[in-house]
Amino acid sequence: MAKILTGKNTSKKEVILQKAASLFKSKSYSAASMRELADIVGVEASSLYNHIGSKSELLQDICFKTGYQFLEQIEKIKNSSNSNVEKIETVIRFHIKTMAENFDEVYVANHEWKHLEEPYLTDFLNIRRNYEKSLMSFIETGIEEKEIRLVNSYVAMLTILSAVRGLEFWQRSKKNVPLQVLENDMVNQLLNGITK
Amino acid sequence: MAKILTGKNTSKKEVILQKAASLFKSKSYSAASMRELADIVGVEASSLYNHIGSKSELLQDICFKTGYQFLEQIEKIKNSSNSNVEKIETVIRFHIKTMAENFDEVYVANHEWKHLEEPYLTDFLNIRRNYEKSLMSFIETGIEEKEIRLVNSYVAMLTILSAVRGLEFWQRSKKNVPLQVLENDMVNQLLNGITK
DNA sequence: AGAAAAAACTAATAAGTGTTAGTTTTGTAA
DNA sequence: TTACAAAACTAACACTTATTAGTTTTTTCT
Repeated sequence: MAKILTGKNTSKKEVILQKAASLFKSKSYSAASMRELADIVGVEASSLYNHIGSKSELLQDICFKTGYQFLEQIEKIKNSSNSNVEKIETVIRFHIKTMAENFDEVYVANHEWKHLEEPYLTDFLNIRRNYEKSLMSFIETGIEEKEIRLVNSYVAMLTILSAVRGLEFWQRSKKNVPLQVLENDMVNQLLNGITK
Repeated sequence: MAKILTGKNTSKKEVILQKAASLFKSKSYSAASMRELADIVGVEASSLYNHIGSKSELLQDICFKTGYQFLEQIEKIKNSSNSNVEKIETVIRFHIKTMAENFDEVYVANHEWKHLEEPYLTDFLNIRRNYEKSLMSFIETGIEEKEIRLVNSYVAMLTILSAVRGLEFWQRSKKNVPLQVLENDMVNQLLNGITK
């Protein structure tokens, strides 16, 4: 018994999950093979199965870990006493921070979820729909309370979430644009626009 | 000789391309098989090769057709005599319109380009970088000419392009949110924000 | 050291991959 | 009708896929 630890404090399964996320990100889930993953982990493909159930289980783990992470956070924000605009701002900042810290996993959850099998696919989409609803309710309450102009809350939610998702393209130019500038500018543009 | 026409005015190659775009969109390039595509076209897999060169050529055709379409449009906008803010607005509206009209192809170009082989991958990324540069220059000139607040032009460009790309999620709720509302609201939010 | 469990290995399976060769059918033009 | 080309077909090739079975090595605990 006794989980073998690779590295500091991470089980071998966690190592595999992390490398899988990185591989799925760069090659996409379907184009990534278990042999390739095994190579990266430094083991034969069949040995992976001592630690994981299947390839699709890897995808499930990545997607749901990320999904619940976001869902949990938005519940916290919901119960805070901030104004609605502040709640939206917090959502945007959390997205950017989480994306910067867990890039591979967030990327995979955003892009490869469609390869989930049922019932996981449905479950995942429900999580996402839930999350979207929460953000929309911030916008709608904000309109009611005169913090926000009268806009279509669905479009505003879509615009915000799409914009933050776009951070995946930022990766490359980390040096040129510091995270703080990106975060502040994006929040500002989404809430206040860019015109004078 | 004599191109056999399927449908009205479309060659068989065009039919294949269109169905390939739809298939690549829903299953992703790697997970889509030529036998599957053949089924949809109504033919045996090997027969496809009377009309196309290879699977990867299909992806190339889709990506570059879309890429040049956007590049061409932004060149036109560049040469117009509109203000910079108007130019940006035109870009956003063109994105939304093109996305609504050619959804499959735009989606594939946005998501599956990474499966392009060299030298096409490099070429495609150059097209995209070019496009991004043009949009950035609208923003920068807009700042110089006091139309636009002092923002980081890279972040603003990223925010705009990411937001419009997010239209892929809109598809489903076409009925609830008409295209005009979406277009106007998105332009408005990206340029003027949503706060009061 | 000896026992037990964990995790690695080799080898194989059955199914699926893009693509080609060779052949037959279909459609067009003389 | 005869000729020719376009486009369909069947069959096969050479690989790659995820995964399992069975075995051996490594690690851990007593």
